[in-house]
Amino acid sequence: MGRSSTYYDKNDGLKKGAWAASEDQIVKAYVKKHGVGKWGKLSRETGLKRCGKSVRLRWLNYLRPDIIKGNITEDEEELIIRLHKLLGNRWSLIAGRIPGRTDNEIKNYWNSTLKRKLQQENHLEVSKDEEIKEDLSSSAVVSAATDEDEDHHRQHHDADVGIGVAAEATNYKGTGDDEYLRDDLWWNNFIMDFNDTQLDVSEFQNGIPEI
DNA sequence: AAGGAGTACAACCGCCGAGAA
DNA sequence: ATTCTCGGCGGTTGTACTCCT
Repeated sequence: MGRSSTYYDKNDGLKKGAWAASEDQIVKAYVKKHGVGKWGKLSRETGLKRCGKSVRLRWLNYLRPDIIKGNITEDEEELIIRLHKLLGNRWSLIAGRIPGRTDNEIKNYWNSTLKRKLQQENHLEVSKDEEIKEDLSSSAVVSAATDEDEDHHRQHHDADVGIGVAAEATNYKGTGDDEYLRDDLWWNNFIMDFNDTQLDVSEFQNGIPEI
């Protein structure tokens, strides 16, 4: 999968494309000895023809020992959806709350699977609404929409509000988002912001795995 | 069986902020 | 104070694989 052909960049002579098993071994061995970080140094000292950024990405998304390889479970999927509602496209933050999953993996899963899935669900719900409206307008009996319908529409509106609040939250510019997110105060503020939304954030907060 | 369309995912790119020189 | 380097992040691309006709 992914990029398979390996090639060398004309400008900097660095290798690009798919990683070879031997390259993975070099990175693993270096990290084992020196720890993570200093990716540029790793490249220079090992003679690996990869830029530091590329090495870092390879480690974080593939070589890290704590990575869970395999399909996203239903529980994880639900958590991703909820976290995305709260945090928006802050994949690293979302990944930080789903042990063993990487930001890249979650981002890919969202873009390739969940996005479409949610769009289809929304489309189905919109179609349902339209059917109901047509029934009502074509019917001789004048009646108000059911409570369920009202709740349904309200939920859609509240979901939009929720996304807005999340977007505001994502604008936070502090000294290290992760630290701030670990802070109970942050969550308390967040919960207050969310009091008017359909999300039960207190339940959500309890369900957040430890980082 | 063939090939076109859709899907999954590894990897690259550009931008930004922090810290060092 | 300014410039440079590096790490981190989100968006995007490219390609192997799978499904469908």
